[in-house]
Amino acid sequence: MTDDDLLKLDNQLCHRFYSVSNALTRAYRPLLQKMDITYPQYLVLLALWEHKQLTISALVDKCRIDAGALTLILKKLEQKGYLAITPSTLDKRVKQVVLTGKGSAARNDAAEIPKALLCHIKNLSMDELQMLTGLIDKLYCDLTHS
Amino acid sequence: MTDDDLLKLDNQLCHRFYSVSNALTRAYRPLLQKMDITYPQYLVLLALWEHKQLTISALVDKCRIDAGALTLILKKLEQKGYLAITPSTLDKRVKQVVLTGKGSAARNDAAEIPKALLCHIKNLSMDELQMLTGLIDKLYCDLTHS
DNA sequence: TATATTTACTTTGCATACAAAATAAATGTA
DNA sequence: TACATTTATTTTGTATGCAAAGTAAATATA
Repeated sequence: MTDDDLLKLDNQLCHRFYSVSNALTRAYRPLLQKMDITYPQYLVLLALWEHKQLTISALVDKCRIDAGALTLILKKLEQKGYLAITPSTLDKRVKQVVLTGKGSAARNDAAEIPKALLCHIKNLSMDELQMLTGLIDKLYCDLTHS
Repeated sequence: MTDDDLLKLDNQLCHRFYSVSNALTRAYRPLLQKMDITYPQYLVLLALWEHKQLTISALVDKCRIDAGALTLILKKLEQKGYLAITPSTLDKRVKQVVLTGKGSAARNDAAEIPKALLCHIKNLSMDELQMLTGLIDKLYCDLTHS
């Protein structure tokens, strides 16, 4: 590719991720409306449905959400009654995040969400989706380990 | 996949895009610092380096930036001296966006940016990058045409 | 044990992303 | 031509994403 081509908008890998990431978040919005949560808030619930109890720094690692942003996101989810945040007794710096009854129960409603989203994706075969997944993971490694 | 698997964080395609999109934006930040611009501001400049003059709605289409956000982004770029915004004479609703001398000249500095970013990506061959590009484009079509 | 350093988390300030409402100009229609 | 509708852009309010500074508690070191 020439210098000229390298600067074309259509050749920017990042622009593709930017567009699709935003489009995906928009696609999730109506699905999450019933639960009255946003997409990052959904990520937190996904992590907690898998692990029951996590510290804030564990949530940062798993959800890849900025720690500063996460503070607010957790406050929202607490206000909405999905989870509780309690200081650890052993180490008072650490806070434990646990689901409430409402938070655990929401998992049943959420079961439909991934299926509904897959309905949007008709152009890609399962093989292609897997390939896509693998390639993105490789890229993520490159971006974070250098 | 079982219902259980579908709700695992690691199986969320959207989380992958979320993570990589944010990681890419972070990777661009130091490269854009010399020009004192953000990643969305860079997208606008890329579009203008290709087309010299665009209306705001054309920029919305090409950059896939929300119109409301774009208003602010353009104001920043205007304040920094990269472009000028002028109402059309034919249709007073429409505004034309054009590069200033500084804006056009910045293209030379920018030529290094795509190369620097490609240096981060060592795990992916050119073939894999092309495959990734194609798959993402398919996905984007699915998400926007339904 | 007093001090320095590290760790976990929060706060702050700035820049989007986005839906929805608002504004103004152009266009369509009766 | 008066009125309704459409179009282009801006404004508003809420929710992040992120770097950097701040806070408090635990740990390391002299």
